[in-house]
Amino acid sequence: MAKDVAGRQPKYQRIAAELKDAIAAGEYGPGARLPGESDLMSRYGVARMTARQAFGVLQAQGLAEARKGAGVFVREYQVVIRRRGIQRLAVEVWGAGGSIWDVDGKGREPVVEFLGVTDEAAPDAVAAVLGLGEGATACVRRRRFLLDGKPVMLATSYLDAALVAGTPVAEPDSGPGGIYARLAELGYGPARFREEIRSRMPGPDEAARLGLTAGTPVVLVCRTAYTAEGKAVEVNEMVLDSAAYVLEYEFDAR
Amino acid sequence: MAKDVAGRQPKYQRIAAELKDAIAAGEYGPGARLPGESDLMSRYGVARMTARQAFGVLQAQGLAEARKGAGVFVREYQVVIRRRGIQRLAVEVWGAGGSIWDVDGKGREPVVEFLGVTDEAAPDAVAAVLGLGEGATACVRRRRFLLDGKPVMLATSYLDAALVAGTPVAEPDSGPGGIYARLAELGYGPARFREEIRSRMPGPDEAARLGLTAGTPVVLVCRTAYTAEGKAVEVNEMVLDSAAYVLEYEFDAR
DNA sequence: GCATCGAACATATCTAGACATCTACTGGCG
DNA sequence: CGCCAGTAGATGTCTAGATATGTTCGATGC
Repeated sequence: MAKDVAGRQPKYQRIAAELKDAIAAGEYGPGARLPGESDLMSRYGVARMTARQAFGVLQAQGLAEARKGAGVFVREYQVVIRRRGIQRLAVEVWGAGGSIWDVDGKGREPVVEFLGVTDEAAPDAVAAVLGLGEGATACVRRRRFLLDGKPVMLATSYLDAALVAGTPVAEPDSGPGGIYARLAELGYGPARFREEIRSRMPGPDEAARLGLTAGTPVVLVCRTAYTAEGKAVEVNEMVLDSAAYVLEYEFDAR
Repeated sequence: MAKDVAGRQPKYQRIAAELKDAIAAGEYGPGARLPGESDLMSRYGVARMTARQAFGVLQAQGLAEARKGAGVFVREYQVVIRRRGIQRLAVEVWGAGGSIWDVDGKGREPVVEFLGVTDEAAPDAVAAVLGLGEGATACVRRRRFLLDGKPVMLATSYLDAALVAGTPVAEPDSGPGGIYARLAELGYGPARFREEIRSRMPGPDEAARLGLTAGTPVVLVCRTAYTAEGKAVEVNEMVLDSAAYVLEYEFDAR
C-alpha cells in the first residue's frame, strides 16, 4: 500500500478530502451528481469498498446524499425557517388570536399535521415539572409540522389532564389563539417561558419521521410555560430538523 | 442470506438494534465495553465487515465510541454546561465587572484559552452587519473554552478595528467585565443582543479542535450585540460541542 | 519493586468479488 | 403521441480473507 506518500492518511480520507475540496471549489454545485463508485475505483485505483468509505465520510458530514440506483449527489441547501423564540410567544400575538407561526417569516409557514390528543402518563421529568401526582395523567398533544410537504418538526405538548379536561385543549382543534389562549381563559395564562436547547443525532425512528438523510442532526427544544404565579402549565418537547431551522432569540441587555 | 426472517432489515441494522436495546436495558452501562468484532462474527455468523457496519451505526448515532486496539465502548454521558443566554448578558453582570460565565451554574466554569487577537478582513456577512467599508479590517478575538481540560467551545469575536484600536479590546486581556465593559466606556455599550442558533455536523478541523468523536454534532451560536442606537458593535461566532451544552433562554410573555 | 519488552488481542484499513435492489433511460407497442 | 416493459447502470448488502497499527497485560530483567 502506498500510504507513506499520502502522509499517513488513509486512502478513503484522502479521497473524501479531495471530493470535499472539489465541492467547495464549485466543481460540483448543489444537487450535482458526484463521480460514481466505479469512477473513483479507476481514478484512484482502489477497491469499491474503499470508494464507498470515502462517500461515507461525506454523507456523515451531511455534505452528500446517496440515492440508491442513481448516484451520490451534493446535498442541496435546505429551506431555512427562522423561528423567533421570543416575539413568537408575546401576548400580543397569541392574545389576539393570531397563530404564533405568523411571525415565522417570508411566507414559508409550516403546515401543522395533527397526530392526536391522548391522556397518558407523562415521562417522570415532565410530570415533576408539571407537578403531577402519582398516577395522574397528562393531556398529550402530538403534532408534526410540514414545509412543502416535507416534515421539519415533531412537537409533543404535555398539560395537566385534570386542568384541561373538557376544554378545547383536549380537542384536535384548540380554537383561535391556540392552547395558550384557552389556558388564559381558564385563569392559567402563560406569563413566562423557558426554552432549553440541545442537539444530537437522531434515532432511527426520528430520522424516519422527519425524513432525515444521514449526517443531519436534530435540535431539541423543550419549552416550559409558567403562569404569573410560577406554576408550570405546559411542557412542549420539539424535535427539529437542524437543516431546516435557525432559532433566533433577541433580548435587551437589562 | 436469511433476510426474509429478519423482515427485510439488513443484518447490520438488526445487530445494531439489538446492541442498542441491550444498552438501553442497562446490560452495558456508560463506559462499558461492548462485544468485540469477532464476538459478533461468531454470535451472528457474519463477516467482519458486517459486524463493523453494525458498530458504525451506533457510532454515527453517538451511542458508542471505538478505541483502536482496545474495543468499542458505550459512550459516557458528558458533563452538561447550562448556558443561559439572557441573564448571562444582563448589564448587572458585565456592568459590575463580573465574568459573564459566573452564572453558568454548578461551579463548572469553562476555562478560557486565549488563541490570539488579530486585525484581518472579516467574512462578508460579518462585515455587512458591522457596517465595515471596503478594505476595512475587523479586530478578531479567538478563544477556546475548556472544561476539565477538554475543549467544549470555540469562539470568534469580530469588532470594528477602527473603533477598538489602542484599547484593551485589542489586547489579550480585555480587563474586568470583558469587552462589553470596554465598549461601554467607549460609548458603545451593548443594549440589545440577538442570538441565532443552528446545528450541523462538524468538519474535520472542528472535530479535531473540539476533540469530538464521530456522531457528535456542533451547535453554532452567532451573537450580535447592538447599541441603544441600533448599531451592531460585535459579532461573536461560537461553535459548541453539542454533548457538553444545554442552551437556556427565559423570557416573559410580554 | 519497578521499568521495559514482547506477545496476544483488538480495531483500522484495504482488496476482490458476489448478489440484491432501485433508478433512469431507451425502445417498442398500442 | 403516450404508455409500458426491458435493460443498463448505479448504489446497497455481504463474504472471506490480508495487512497495518494501536492497546493491554503479563513475563522478564535490573
